[in-house]
Amino acid sequence: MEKQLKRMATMQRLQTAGLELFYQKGYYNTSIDDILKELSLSKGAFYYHFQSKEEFFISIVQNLLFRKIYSALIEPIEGEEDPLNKIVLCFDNALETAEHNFLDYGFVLSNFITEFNGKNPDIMNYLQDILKVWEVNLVTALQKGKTDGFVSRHIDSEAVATYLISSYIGVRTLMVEGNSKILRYKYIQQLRQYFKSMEYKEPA
Amino acid sequence: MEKQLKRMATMQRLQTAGLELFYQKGYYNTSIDDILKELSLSKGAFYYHFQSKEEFFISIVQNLLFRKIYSALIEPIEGEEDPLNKIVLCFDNALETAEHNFLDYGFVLSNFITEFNGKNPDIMNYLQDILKVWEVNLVTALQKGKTDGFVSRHIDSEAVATYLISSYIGVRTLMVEGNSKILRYKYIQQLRQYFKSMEYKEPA
DNA sequence: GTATTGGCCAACTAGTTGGTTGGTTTGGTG
DNA sequence: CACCAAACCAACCAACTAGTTGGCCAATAC
Repeated sequence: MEKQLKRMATMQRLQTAGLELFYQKGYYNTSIDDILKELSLSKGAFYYHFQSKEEFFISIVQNLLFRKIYSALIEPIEGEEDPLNKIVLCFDNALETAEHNFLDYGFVLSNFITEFNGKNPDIMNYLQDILKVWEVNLVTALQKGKTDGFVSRHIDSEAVATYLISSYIGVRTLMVEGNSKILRYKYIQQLRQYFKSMEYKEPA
Repeated sequence: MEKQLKRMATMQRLQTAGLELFYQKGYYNTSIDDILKELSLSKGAFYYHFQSKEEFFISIVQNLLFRKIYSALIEPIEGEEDPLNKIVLCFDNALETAEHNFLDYGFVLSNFITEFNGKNPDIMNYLQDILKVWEVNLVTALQKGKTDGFVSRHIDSEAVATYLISSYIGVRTLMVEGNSKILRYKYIQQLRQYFKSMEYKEPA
């Protein structure tokens, strides 16, 4: 019993430290030794729990990253009425997290997509699956908004979802500079402006 | 005389091949040997012309990348009337380039920003300078559009510029998947939608 | 109490990296 | 022709990389 617990604990410590370093320094630029140094563990420990660096990373993506993105960017919108306002709030929250230099997992995802693009198709698939779930959820929320009378019926939900994810990923890329507070303000302001044209208007 | 030419030629060959590989595989994941192999040159040749890998990269950013971005994304908008339409056309052109798998330098820039963020502040400055020039140019174009009667006076030009760059960088990040044609279509469609609200309207 | 085994360590291998160095070729000059 | 320096090459170095191996210790099983 105690062994089981220890196993889980070590694996999770490795994954947590791994995600942090992979995000900060990039996957290829982070050595397994870097992660092990952080936790005062040895190579043997690592290769006892994981088959390879790649398999280790994939386990992080599926266990840690996916869950975090789901709870931060997908779940808060799911099933809610008035999706447009909800999306603005949700994005604003996520950007505030980023502003305080905590891990914003939406950005972590786009970072990894950039890094692995054209280099590791296997890992790319896992990353893109998360994007897909995010996109599908946005589309569903927008469509539900139409039937609930919050969103104008003439909009192309898929195109809007794509545009939303694009702008979010983009602004997070820009926020690395430091003046992230003003960037967030500008972004949310323009997001509202963009949404104005697609709010449902009471027919005359 | 001929030596001068040869020097320039070799340096430029190195820079061109370097940019290509750094973009494809990332800076840290591309060795100098990779570049030299491509050109059948030796390490001695490289270190004769450049002091270090880093100085080499900075020379690429300033000589190649900046010029390319300027001519593709900045110059076409500069001084033109009707900036909103011009921006849509310009972005569409750049995305079409990307769609055919040629180098889209706007994306190359955001790739590098992602890679060097938090790792090399020196290089980050050079990259962010290019972003600044892009942003300032967009703001200027939008302001000119106001005085020329093409753009509504109530918009926040800086916020719009930020939002434009964000969405462009973001959609390019998403376009790595492969279905870039439909992404580009969706993106341009939503860009037009976004711009609709800020076109100048003849006062009643 | 003893055998087993899960969890881990220290030391290793084979390969790669950025950068150096001593020497060779080549074009230009007096 | 002799000479020089620019342009380049080949071999090397120290540091680092992912992954392997043999062994050790503590918790569990019998």
